[in-house]
Amino acid sequence: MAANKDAAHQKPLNLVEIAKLAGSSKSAVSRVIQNQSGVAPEVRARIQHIIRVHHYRPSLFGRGLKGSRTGLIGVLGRFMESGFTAEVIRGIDDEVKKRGGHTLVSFAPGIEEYIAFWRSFVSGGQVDGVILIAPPVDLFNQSVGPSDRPTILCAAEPPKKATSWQRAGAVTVDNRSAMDRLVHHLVIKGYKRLAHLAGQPDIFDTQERVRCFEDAIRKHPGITGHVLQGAWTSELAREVVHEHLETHGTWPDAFLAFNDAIALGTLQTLQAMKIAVPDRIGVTGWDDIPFSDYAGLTTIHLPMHEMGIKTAEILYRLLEGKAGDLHAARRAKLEMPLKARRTTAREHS
Amino acid sequence: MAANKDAAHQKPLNLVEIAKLAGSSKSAVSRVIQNQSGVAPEVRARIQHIIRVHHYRPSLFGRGLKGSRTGLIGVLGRFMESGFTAEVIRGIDDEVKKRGGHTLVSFAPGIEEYIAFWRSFVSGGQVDGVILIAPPVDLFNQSVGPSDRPTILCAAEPPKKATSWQRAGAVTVDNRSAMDRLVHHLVIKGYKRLAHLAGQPDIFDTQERVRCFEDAIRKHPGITGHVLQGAWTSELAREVVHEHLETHGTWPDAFLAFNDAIALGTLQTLQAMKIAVPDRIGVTGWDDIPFSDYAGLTTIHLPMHEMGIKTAEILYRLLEGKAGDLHAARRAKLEMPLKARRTTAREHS
DNA sequence: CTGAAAGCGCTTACAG
DNA sequence: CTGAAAGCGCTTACAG
Repeated sequence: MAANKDAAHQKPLNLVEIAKLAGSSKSAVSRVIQNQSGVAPEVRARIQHIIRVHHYRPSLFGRGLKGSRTGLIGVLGRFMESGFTAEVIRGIDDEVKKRGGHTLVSFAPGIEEYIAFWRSFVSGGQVDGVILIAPPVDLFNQSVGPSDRPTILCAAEPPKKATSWQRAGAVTVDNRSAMDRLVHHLVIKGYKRLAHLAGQPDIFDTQERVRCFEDAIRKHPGITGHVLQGAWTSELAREVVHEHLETHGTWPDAFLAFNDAIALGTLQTLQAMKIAVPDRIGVTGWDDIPFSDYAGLTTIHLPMHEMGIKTAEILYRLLEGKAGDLHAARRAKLEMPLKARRTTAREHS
Repeated sequence: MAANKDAAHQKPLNLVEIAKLAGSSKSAVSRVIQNQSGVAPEVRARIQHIIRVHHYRPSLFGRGLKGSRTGLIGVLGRFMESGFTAEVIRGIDDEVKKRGGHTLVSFAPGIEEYIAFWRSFVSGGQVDGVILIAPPVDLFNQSVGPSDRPTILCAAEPPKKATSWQRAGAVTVDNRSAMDRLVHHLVIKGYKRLAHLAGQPDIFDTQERVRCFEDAIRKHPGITGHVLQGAWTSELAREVVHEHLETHGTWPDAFLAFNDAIALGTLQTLQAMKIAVPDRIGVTGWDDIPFSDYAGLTTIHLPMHEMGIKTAEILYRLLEGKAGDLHAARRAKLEMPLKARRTTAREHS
């Protein structure tokens, strides 16, 4: 009685104490925690009971020090601006929590810094695995070592030539089919001169969507396509679009933006220039952020939260050795539906 | 030569190896790392050089195990939806990185879960300190133990009666002056019957803004104020506002929303009901998310990124024992400017 | 100023 | 199935 101090503020128990309480040894407790065989059923039950009663959780540090699993998942992002990274992280954390782990996040906007962080994550022995959100493509010039912790890419796929990266996991979206859907929609609506506002240049999705855009244009005779670089943010888009319209005689009749933020910047410029949307010029985004619904922006729905979950799932699959050599087990590609709204809702012309 | 394998994939060095290379002892290296006195200048320089050359970084786990500083900062959020949490986290991480630490983030939407996570953070010995972003106010019914790791509140302030919480750090925003500014602006614009759409009920800012709103109304004779509950998300706002206007004979002539998302939902409803903004009804938000500029929404600018930085700064101040007993050293309150835009831009009526 | 030694809480061969 | 023992990489009294 007297010895039982305020329960909330006691120092947490450790392995030895649990073992003592269960009348067993450290080794047995350790085996039970890790769900390993080699413990008599009654002993196991007794230990599990004690663990539950005392809310015992093995120390991160004792574990980490032995070089085995630490329960820490490293997540590396570049920006928080678009909401993409934020939602993906929430998805990852949902899955990591389920497995009793912790999410270590960091942000590194610059390429050098990004790669340095990845290196230290992957070879530092602090995390079980690392998830890279929309990494700079230059990353693939680095090589992955055989003893490196597993890396999963979210929204990127390593190029074929990057051989050391082939064993990495990757969750991507089906840019090709979404782009086809989007271009087809615009064509149906009677738009004929499409301009694609490309995203940040060193991002996988940017590069892939440019390729898919050009391929899609080729499939539609009579439709022209044009890629505009340099408009990767809302602000830049305002400038680039303004300048383009000011200096070009022939206007595009639809702007197909890399993401919703860019599309919204474009809409602002068109509004300021009193150019009718969707009649004179149509506008599409990509992502389907909450405000796109409000703005009536036609866009492609990107399942960010689901991407996060999927990415973490694949990481755990690799950690548990369940992926084997199957390439398919380490890759996932998600579909993205089209959301047709006001900014392309013109009558066929 | 032959022994020098591919540098990128080597196992990282440890303390002993650094000591050997520097021709010194573990103890000396440890002291240098921690910037402690008791090392001869030349020895210190030699060690620092070796550390730099080999990019040595002390292991998180070795450190953590000794029960001293781990370099890990725990961050607990509830949702990512509004962009608030995301931006705050980025600010925190910026500051944590500066100090060579790592940010451990987790999300717990439910109250029980939130408190359980906080408890395990604060007494588990895994993190040096914890930052709680917009915690549920029920948290203050819990008591903070003297041996608990320091907790810093971001966007919350403990009530006076919660004595054990008085030593906690807190970064808040000046809701009172911002609310005064906002109400004054509306009054100047000729709005007379204000309705405040309150936020999620168990949040400090929600409760404080309701109080400030009511106080502000009292200062303006002839102006009436009314608090509408239940509209904490964009979707809910659409329903609540619609229902309110349908069932009430006397309409408010301005909706003052808890945040921009709520304000945008309100704008959608007004638009759908063909009610003229800002002439018939004015609308204001709070946060100044990027989209509000586009939407022409009058709002209060909340410095989210700065809040994150400030919160981490205070945490480090406590960790370094620099706060002493000064209450002021553990508290910060940030100002929020008014952004007057189209949704209240009516001529004086 | 210096360094040998103990110990933090685990995991993992190893011997019984 | 069981448990004693070594060791992971640090920090911190402690003695010199």
